[in-house]
Amino acid sequence: MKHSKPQVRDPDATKLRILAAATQEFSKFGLGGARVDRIATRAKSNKRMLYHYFGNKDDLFAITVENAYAEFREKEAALQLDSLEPVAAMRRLVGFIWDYFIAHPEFITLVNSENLHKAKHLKTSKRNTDMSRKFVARMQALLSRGETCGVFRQGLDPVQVNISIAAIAYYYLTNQYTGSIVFERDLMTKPALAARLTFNTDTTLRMVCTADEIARLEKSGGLK
Amino acid sequence: MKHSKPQVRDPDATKLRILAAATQEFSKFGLGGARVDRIATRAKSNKRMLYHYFGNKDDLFAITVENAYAEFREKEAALQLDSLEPVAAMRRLVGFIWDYFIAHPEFITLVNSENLHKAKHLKTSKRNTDMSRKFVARMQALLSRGETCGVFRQGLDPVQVNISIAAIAYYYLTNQYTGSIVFERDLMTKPALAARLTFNTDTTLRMVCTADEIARLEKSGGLK
DNA sequence: GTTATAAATAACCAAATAGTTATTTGTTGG
DNA sequence: CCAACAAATAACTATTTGGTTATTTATAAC
Repeated sequence: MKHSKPQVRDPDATKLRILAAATQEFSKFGLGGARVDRIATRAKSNKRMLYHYFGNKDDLFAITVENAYAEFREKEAALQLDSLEPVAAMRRLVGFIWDYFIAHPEFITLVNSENLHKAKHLKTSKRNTDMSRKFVARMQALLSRGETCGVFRQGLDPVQVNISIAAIAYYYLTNQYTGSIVFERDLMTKPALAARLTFNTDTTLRMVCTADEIARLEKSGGLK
Repeated sequence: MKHSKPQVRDPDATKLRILAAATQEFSKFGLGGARVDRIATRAKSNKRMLYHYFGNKDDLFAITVENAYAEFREKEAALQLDSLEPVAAMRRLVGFIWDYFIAHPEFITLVNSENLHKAKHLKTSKRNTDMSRKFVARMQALLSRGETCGVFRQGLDPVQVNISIAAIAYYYLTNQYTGSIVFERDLMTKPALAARLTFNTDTTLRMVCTADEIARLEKSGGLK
């Protein structure tokens, strides 16, 4: 007698389901807390397939992290910031990062886990190197444009700026639980999130703009 | 025949050794990756004592996190910021946070772990509530003082400011490994750390100061 | 159709893990 | 001095865990 559900064979789909399940599991429990059995079950597959396609737990984690970075960089590149004037581009970038982190909380926890392990999984990723260079070049170009037309300050380090923009979004969200306790305020209500985005956009502009540009923005209501 | 090393009995010292070992283990591997056996061994004690004094792994983690917060808040309170004029106090606060995070990397990773677990261990800590309220009040007082004497902008939200100051230090350090790969630059050399502190102090002052105060600071070399 | 290939499943295993039990040995109050 | 207590240790256990072996079964090329 045949089983009611004959097994369908689709290696690509299986691989994707395992990767998706791994992303959820690793982001929820970290590398150490994640369980290979749970990943296999959640993927509606089994351990043998997981090991067949991905090698072992560490390799699967490496691919998961690399994949998470790739999706983030890809969407950021699609913003077409070079078609906007510098201040508008900066606003858009800050808004994008904020929205992305909220829509993809797993990205943040995966990055945290990878750093707990001293980025040993990302170290060997050629794919990541390529993406990163383009990403840094984009910020470089944006700052240069702003400097040339006099709205951004001179001599800004794109690395410091990049890190700071990510930081004020990332920290708020990754530490939302301890934060909500320490400040005795729910940091994740809709109005709280909206207020934070406004604050972050303003902080970023105050960080990169010239005094003249800040004065102009304050006057026109472009800064709260 | 007696053993060469007769056991000495010192419950308080044993407790402290276990707590110190737990701090190291949890901060290095996270709650899920930490091993109770390693903690006991590193503490030069044994599992039975660990369970006797701390209950179980989760309870030990809770006490470890609470303790880490307590040490941080205690040192911050000792800064006596109210004896400095607002801008100097803000500089000192930014510098303190930076130095503390560098000297105590375990604090950052413990907070990350606690947030991965949605702060369930800190939730019930009365001790933490008390500390947090005083901590928020201190920032409140500092911002009020600066606002009164015209150097800080009006209507700043102490919670947003607090989070942002911590963020630009915390993110740089917690993501130092992925950061050093993405930016192809060692973010942890002495000059890199010094440059980041300068950048963070400046960013903080640009965030909280009035336009007039920023102009004054730029003129006098108080901002780079 | 037949056959080689690889996708899928389940049962298995040795090592590791959180938590306990049984026992020994200092310490202290009367 | 000694009894009661508590600190310390080691050996143990039930369960979980990452990883494997053995087997079945769908698929595609010929």
